[in-house]
Amino acid sequence: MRRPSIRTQLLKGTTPLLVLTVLRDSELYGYEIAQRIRERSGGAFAPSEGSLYPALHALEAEGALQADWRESDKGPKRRYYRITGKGGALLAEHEAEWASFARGVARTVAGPTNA
Amino acid sequence: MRRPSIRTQLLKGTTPLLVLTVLRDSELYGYEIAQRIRERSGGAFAPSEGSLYPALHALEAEGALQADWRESDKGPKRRYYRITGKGGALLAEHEAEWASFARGVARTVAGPTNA
DNA sequence: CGATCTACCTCGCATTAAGAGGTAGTGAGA
DNA sequence: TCTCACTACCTCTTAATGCGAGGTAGATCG
Repeated sequence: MRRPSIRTQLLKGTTPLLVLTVLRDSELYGYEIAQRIRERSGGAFAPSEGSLYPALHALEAEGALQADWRESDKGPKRRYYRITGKGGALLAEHEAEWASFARGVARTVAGPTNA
Repeated sequence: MRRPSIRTQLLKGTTPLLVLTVLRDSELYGYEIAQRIRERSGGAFAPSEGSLYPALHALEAEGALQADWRESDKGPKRRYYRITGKGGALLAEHEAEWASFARGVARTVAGPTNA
């Protein structure tokens, strides 16, 4: 009964941030989003399908993403996602939250009673 | 049906890091651990009892912490925790994981296709 | 014709933060 | 005295979510 990796727990809550981030630059389909995140994180993150697709659906339902199906000349159809105005605002919120959170951890871990 | 705060999700997995960190400097009892984390994080984190106590018990069961009961001259008895050798190693592991994780997020959020 | 890759999806499990609730001791104020 | 507030511990249930496993399907190549 191995403890789950620390990483898996840390990842909780970051998927929307990562997804919205890679979609800020261009529209992408699901499979491609996962690749982009893997590339841009330097291999640090590789979101599994079991977490990526539900997250995409949630963001779409929220109005943060818009999506449509397109044919591919080779392989199955793809669902392309693009970020909406609401999604941009949500991204900003996630970025701010992350920054404040990371600052808090850094401060706590840094040293004893540092003002 | 409000979404839970982003913060709450981000916090997942960081409790052991924060607890071990404040115990690195001195032994403390539970209530005090929460205060210490609140102080040192600059008010950014205020672990609830429902997450703190279970975390302490888990760390103790793992051998990362040792604990004993002591009387207080005023108020209820206190359970003092101190970090063990194993706990020190676990802390190092959590610090490394956190650093690599934060670096990954920073890199991903930073800019497009940065090698 | 089977294997492999792309590309989508869902279900169930495990982990964990938080809130609500419970037990007690101490001390201050109506 | 009685009540309230604060300390200090605990546990139970709920909600969120990453992940693995499983499933469907088209395309391509040996």
